[in-house]
Amino acid sequence: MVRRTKAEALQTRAQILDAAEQVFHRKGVLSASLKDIASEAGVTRGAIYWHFKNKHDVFMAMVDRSRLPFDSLAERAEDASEPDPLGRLREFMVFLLQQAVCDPGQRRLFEIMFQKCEFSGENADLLDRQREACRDSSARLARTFANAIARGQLPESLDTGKSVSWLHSQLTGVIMYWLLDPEVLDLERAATDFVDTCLFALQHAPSLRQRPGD
Amino acid sequence: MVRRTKAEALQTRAQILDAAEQVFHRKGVLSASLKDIASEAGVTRGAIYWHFKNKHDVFMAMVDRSRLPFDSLAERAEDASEPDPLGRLREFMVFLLQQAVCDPGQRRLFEIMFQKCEFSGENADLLDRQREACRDSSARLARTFANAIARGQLPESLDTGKSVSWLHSQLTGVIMYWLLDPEVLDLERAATDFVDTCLFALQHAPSLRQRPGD
DNA sequence: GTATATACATTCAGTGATGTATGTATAGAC
DNA sequence: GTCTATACATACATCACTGAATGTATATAC
Repeated sequence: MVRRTKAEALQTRAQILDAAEQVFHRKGVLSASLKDIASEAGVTRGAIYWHFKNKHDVFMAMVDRSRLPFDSLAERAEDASEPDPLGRLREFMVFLLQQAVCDPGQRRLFEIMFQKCEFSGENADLLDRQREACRDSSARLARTFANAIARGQLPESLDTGKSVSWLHSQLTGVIMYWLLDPEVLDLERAATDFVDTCLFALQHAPSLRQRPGD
Repeated sequence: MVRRTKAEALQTRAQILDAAEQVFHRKGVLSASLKDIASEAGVTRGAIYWHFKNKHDVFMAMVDRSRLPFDSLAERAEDASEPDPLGRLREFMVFLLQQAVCDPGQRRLFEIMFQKCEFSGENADLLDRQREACRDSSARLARTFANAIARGQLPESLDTGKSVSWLHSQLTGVIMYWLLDPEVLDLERAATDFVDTCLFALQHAPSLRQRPGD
């Protein structure tokens, strides 16, 4: 019972990635063995070595597969013709937080990246990629801010760089904090208030304005 | 050349923990072997097994050793007789952030916990301990807020629980964000502005007030 | 001054994981 | 209808790490 059809092979590959996600989440990326993943997927290690080079390759494929569906929303916020960029940004941030709560796959991914992964050795380049992704979205945020300023939704004197860093750290912080102790924070309900607090600070906090010394 | 004096033995133990910190930081907690740590410390694995049960024990000892010097500052902020609790809180937060930048040991510790550690298997209880520590400091924050409200430094209608979660997630977020990409954010300079933005939101953001529905 | 516990170093067997090599049955090309 | 590349399963050699066992020289208790 070997030599499946092409479609079946693709499904096997997907099964392996699904299994990897589960096992990585349960045991941690480094502690998980290919044997664990194989038995979770209902195949042997041979199948994994056929589709992937090694565990790191599996891990990378698993991460890449989950290219977030956030892009469309984020893109609308940085569109210069959008009349309400701040509203789109708000939508996007709320969606991101609630997705972390409601989508188990998304949550698992966050937990793997934040709690079940050592960024060392081969995995170190993952940190580089995260850094890049972070800079990309920072650039987007900056464009969105520029639009919002042009539309009068944010003050002209806003220190964009500082604000981008600030807002970005907010989001990662909330997610991390909630992942550590989901009991103490009903993130799904609190999401809008969190986001509104961020936006309020952007609009009104003098410490996010440009300083003469800068 | 064995059987050192008691004092020398204690120093050997400290050397091992120092070495562990370096190696954990360089290779990750799980990827580091006791052989690595031993050679970094200039001893053999035998010495490590004399002082510790296993690698996990070494790791725990290393974490425990760095019981932060933040307590005194935090305690003053939650002292009811302190006339300026918000000022003390501000001091504390700025100190925490600048410590992360300026104290290499502190930074290494943060990087190990955030980027070089898998919280799975034996290390899972470390997550529990972090959760507890987090709840402890949340309780402190809540008391500090109560003092600040009593002194008129924060609005009476402040939703304390929500605010504690919010402020806490800020701090972890900023540190994480900075650790990921220290180039884009001069945290030492930006620390006060970040903290001031947080405090501004606490004082003025309507989304952190109690809502009729709650 | 002797005995014993201490503070390590050295050695060894066992374990689990990895990567590769090989086996094999079938899908699909011709 | 044959042939070959495919999609795995199985078997094997290797290796690093662990933990424990043992060796040993010296502080220190007495």
